[in-house]
Amino acid sequence: MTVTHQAETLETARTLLTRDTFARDCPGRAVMDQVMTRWATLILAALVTGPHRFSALATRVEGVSQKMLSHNLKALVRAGLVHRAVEPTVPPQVTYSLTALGADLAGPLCALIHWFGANAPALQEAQARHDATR
Amino acid sequence: MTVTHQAETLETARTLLTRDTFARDCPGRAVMDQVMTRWATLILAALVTGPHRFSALATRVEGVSQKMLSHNLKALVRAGLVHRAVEPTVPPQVTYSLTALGADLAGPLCALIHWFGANAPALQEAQARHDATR
DNA sequence: CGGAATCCCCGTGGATACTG
DNA sequence: CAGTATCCACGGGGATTCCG
Repeated sequence: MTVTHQAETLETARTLLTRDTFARDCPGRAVMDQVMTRWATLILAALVTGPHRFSALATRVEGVSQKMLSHNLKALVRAGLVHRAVEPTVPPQVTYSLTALGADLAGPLCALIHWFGANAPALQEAQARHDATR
Repeated sequence: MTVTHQAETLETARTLLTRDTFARDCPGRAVMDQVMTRWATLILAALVTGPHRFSALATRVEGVSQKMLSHNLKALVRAGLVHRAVEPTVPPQVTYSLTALGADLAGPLCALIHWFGANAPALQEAQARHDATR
């Protein structure tokens, strides 16, 4: 990512931010609260590599309970970010995949997760330093 | 953002994602859970436009309580993303601003918020359509 | 002004067990 | 296999009050 481009993105975001994103009734806020939960982000990220079945997601996203997994998947399907395909066989076989909208969101989202992965050491060190200072 | 570039970002994220971001003990996970709360994201975004005082943030980020504001600010300061400057005057004057690390995070974060702002209509429509179908 | 402290409610989220 | 249902604990989050 070039510096120029990042500046552009930031500028665009800024003009948008100063507009209405902070308003209590901003339409984006409601959707963000539903989709930007800690599990939903990881689930979306997991689906970037391709369609997954329920149990595959359960083992891939470590630490998530079946309840939260199904709950978040329902929310994501409702938001139009994830597609649910049911194969009418026995035993039943359900496959989840990203919709076009979901794939579009995956870009910025993965960039963010990537940032946390890359800067985790710096964050931990800063946190440890702060705790020691206090 | 060019398509090529987005593909690159996605590829980088993918290789990283398949590595360890999904592990339960991934160091990034803990920090993400602290920083990626619904208020912390808005607070960080609000600070992109420059330093803000406590009350300024309280009015800017609509709907946040003083408790959650101070709580999230403490967490952000601890994570090394926000700097807290105290002016020893009466009445006291505290100013919050982004650190270098925080400003770096603001890039991907604003991109994400920007996405939600831009695609809010599509999300709402998809949601309404899904609710009508069921 | 900028919080810290207290009380309290309710939603999130986990563990477990059950169903189609 | 892919969920749903039930119970339960914890912490998020609001309102209020008090402090430096």
